[in-house]
Amino acid sequence: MLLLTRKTDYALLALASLARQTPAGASARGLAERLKLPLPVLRNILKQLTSRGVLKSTRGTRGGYRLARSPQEITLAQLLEAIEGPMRLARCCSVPEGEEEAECKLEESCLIRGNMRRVHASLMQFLDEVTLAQLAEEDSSAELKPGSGAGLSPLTTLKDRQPYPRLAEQPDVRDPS
Amino acid sequence: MLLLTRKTDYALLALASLARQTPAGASARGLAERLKLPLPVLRNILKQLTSRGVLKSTRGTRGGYRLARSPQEITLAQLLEAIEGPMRLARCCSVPEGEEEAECKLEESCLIRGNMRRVHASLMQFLDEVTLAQLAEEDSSAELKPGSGAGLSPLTTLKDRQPYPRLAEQPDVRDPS
DNA sequence: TTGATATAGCAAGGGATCGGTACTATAAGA
DNA sequence: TCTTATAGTACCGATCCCTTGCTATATCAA
Repeated sequence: MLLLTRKTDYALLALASLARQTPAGASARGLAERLKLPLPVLRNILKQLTSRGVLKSTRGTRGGYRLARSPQEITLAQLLEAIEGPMRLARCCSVPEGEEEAECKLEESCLIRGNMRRVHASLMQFLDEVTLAQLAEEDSSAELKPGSGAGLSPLTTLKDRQPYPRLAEQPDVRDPS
Repeated sequence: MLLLTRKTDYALLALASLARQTPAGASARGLAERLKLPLPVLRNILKQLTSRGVLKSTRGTRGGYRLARSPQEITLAQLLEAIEGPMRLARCCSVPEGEEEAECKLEESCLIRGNMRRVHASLMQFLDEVTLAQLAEEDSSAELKPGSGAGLSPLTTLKDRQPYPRLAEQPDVRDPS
């Protein structure tokens, strides 16, 4: 199974490129050429990201796109939601109120809904801790040689991050007072 | 975006049901009736899970399916791979050697491949720490009231789990000597 | 031996979604 | 006024998901 669509791939690439040259911007054409992405597709993606508030655009001769916030303030969770829509693990994990869980007919008979939601929440928290700045970081590590066994050396800025919360420590608003 | 397909939903439900009655098994028909799932679909899923080694089957009058291992030994990562195939975040995250990354044409020009793989590895580790036993646990927590703000109370057995490793502490074989 | 039960394996079709393209309108600057 | 560049919308083709159906095989019981 492939989690990210091609659209998301392109978007993340474009965003990483923009993040590296913050606060300067770039035009759709410029990005497409630099990243070797098909221009028409990239255009649609940039437009969408703009309408979702991730990018800001300027029209005209010297126009282009730039990040709406700093790369440190943009998380992977936000980006995925902006590109692919509200994210959920299963049908019963819908966050939006209102409809809540109209999609799953099992409801009361579902054995795993509660636990599913915990996994979902934990996953979202994970994605919310990865920032665009981290994704855009220069990759100083060596190439991944297939068969070398090693690989995936740590990202420097990631060293400062807190460990992920356990599933047991879910986001509970303990103190709403 | 919806991460799990309906097929996976059904599979997890069936597996949770089987986990609760381990080591006894159940027939496809029995499961379908109890879980209110469409029988033909469930049949295909159970067959697939059997061929991938997650379930064991017995034919004949008193036959049926049962878990091939104990629920504690089956992880969410294993299940997702069994149902949806090898999992990867993006096209450049393919684990299988051989082809490696033939799918992504950007390769050398890709800005985020290295970091993408780190996120992928971290995600896989997360999924590998959730067991079927946890998913199948009785849900003792209260219903999630929309608007209550709180929710997602901890699962008991999850309390014992180790915190997730940081991205910075990736599985690196630091000492290949 | 026969019949009922239940899984195994294949094959196929309808429908939804994704990936990509095209066209027109609008805005900014030279 | 001309050029550059984004905004918005609509459309088509390909792919994949979901579901169903059929036949073969294995086991148990009468």
